Amino acid sequence: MLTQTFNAPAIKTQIGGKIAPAHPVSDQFGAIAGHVGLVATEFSYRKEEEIYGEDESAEYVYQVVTGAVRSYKLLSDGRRQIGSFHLPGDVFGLESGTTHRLAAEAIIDTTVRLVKRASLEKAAATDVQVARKLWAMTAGELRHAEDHMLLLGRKTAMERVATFLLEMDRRLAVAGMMALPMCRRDIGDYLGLTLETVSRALSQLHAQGILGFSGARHIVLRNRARLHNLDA
Amino acid sequence: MLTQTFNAPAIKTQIGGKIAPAHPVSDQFGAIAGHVGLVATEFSYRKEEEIYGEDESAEYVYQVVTGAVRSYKLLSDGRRQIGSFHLPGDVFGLESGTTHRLAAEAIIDTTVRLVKRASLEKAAATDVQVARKLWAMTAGELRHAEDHMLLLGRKTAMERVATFLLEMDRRLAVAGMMALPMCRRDIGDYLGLTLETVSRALSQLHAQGILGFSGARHIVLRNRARLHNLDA
DNA sequence: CGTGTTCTTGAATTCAGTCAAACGGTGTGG
DNA sequence: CCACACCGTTTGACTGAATTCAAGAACACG
Repeated sequence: MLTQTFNAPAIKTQIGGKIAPAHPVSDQFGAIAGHVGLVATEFSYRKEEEIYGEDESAEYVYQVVTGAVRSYKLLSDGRRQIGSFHLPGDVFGLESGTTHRLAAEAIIDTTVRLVKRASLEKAAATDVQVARKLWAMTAGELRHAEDHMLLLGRKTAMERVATFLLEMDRRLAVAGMMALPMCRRDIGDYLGLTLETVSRALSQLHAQGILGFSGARHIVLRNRARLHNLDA
Repeated sequence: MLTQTFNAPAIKTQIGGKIAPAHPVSDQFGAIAGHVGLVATEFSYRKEEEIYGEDESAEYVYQVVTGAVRSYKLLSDGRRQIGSFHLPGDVFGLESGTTHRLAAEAIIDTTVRLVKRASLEKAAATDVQVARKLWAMTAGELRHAEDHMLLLGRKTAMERVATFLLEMDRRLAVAGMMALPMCRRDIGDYLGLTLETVSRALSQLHAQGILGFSGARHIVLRNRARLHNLDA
C-alpha cells in the first residue's frame, strides 16, 4: 500500500533514531515518534518530484532527513506562492484536519522520514504530551506564516531579499557559507517577487560588498549588520 | 488584578453561556470553556482601544461577543500588516507559547469573553479533547494565514478586494447586506494595498454593478459569480 | 567539452503608490 | 431643526518600484 502511494526506491524502516540537521535543534520528530515508539519509515524523492498535492488526503507526516522541500499554493493561471521551505530536521505535512492545505515537492533529491498521521492522532488521543507537541508545531508554522504575511504585504523588494538571506543564513549556513538548494524562481515565489527582481537585489548586495558569491547558489554573508538594517 | 490589566467598565462573570454570531457556527469557546466548566469573564473595549500589544505576555484568550477586532504587526517605520479581523463568535489571542505574536485592537466598541490562558493549558493537560480543540483552532488560523499569503504574494489589487468582499460577505452579511466595521485604511493594511487603491477598486465594482453602496461601509453584493471570477 | 538550463542585465511598460484636492456623511452645537 | 465642522472617502494627476520582455553570460551536467 505504501508502494501505491509513493513510487520511489529503497524504503528503510526504523524506530526513533536521530538525524543530523545543519544546526543542533530539538529533534521534533524524535520528540514524538521516538517518545511514543512509533515506526518511522525512510523514503526518498528525486529532484522536482511531488510529495503530495494541494487538498490531497493527509496520510503521512514528514521530516526532512537530507535535501529540501517547498510547500506552495497555485492560482488557476499558474501563479505560485511558496509558503515555506523545509530543510533537514524540519517537520512538514502535519495537519490537524484531514487534507494538505499546500502541495509539497522535493527541490533537490530528498530523503524524508515519515509516520502515519493516524498513528500520531492515536498517540495524541492518549498522551497529552504528544497532543501538546503537535499543537506547538502547528503554532510554530503559524508564527512563520504571520511573519511572512508582514513581508509579503508590506516590505520592499530589497527588504524581502534581506529577510530571506538572514533566514537562510540562520537555517542552513555551514561555516559562514550557505548552499541554497532552490533556484531564483523559487525564491521569487517565496518572496512574492519575480526571479529578475530577486537577481537584481542580490547583485546590488554583491556590489555593495554585503555578500559574496561562489556560483549563483553559494552565498557568504559579509555584513549581517548592514543586512539587518536593510530589513526594516 | 483584572482591573490592573484592563482599564474598562463593567465586568460580568459567568460560566459557559452562548453568544449569537452573525451566522450559526459551532461556538468554539463554549466547546472549551463550557465543556471544562471554566469561568468566562465578559469585558468591553472602546473603539480604537488596544487589547494587547505585540510580544506582550499572553494572559488571556478572547472571544468576540459584539464588535470587531484587528490583529496586526508593525514595522519600525509604522507600516502595518493586519493578519486578520475578528468578528462576533471568533476566538483570538490564543497562543501555544507565552506571548502574543500580533497586537490586537478594538475597531469599534467591542465586548469580549475571556478566559485565562493558564486555565486552558491546565484543562488541556488533563483533557485530551480540550487539547485537540486548541490544536484545531490554531490550525484554522494557520489555514487562513496560508490563504492570505497567496493573496498578498500573488494576487492583483482587484483580486484582493474581490477576495475580501467574499470573505466579509460570508462572515458578516445579514440579509444580503454587510456592515463593514473597518475603514478603508484597515482594509488596505489587511490586503497589502493603500486605502486609495481599495477605494478605486470598490468604485470600479460599483460602476460595473457588481456591488451597491448604502454609505461607504454598507455594501450589498449584487453579483457574487462575477466577483468570484475577479478572484483568480 | 559541448549543451541546456539558470542567472544576470538592459530597456520599456505597467500597476499600484503618492500627493493633492474635493466630496459627503455623521455628529455636534447654536 | 439646521448649519457647520470634521473625519473618512473618493477622485485626479503624476510618480515610481517592480514587472515584463528580451538578450546575453555563466554555470552545471552528461
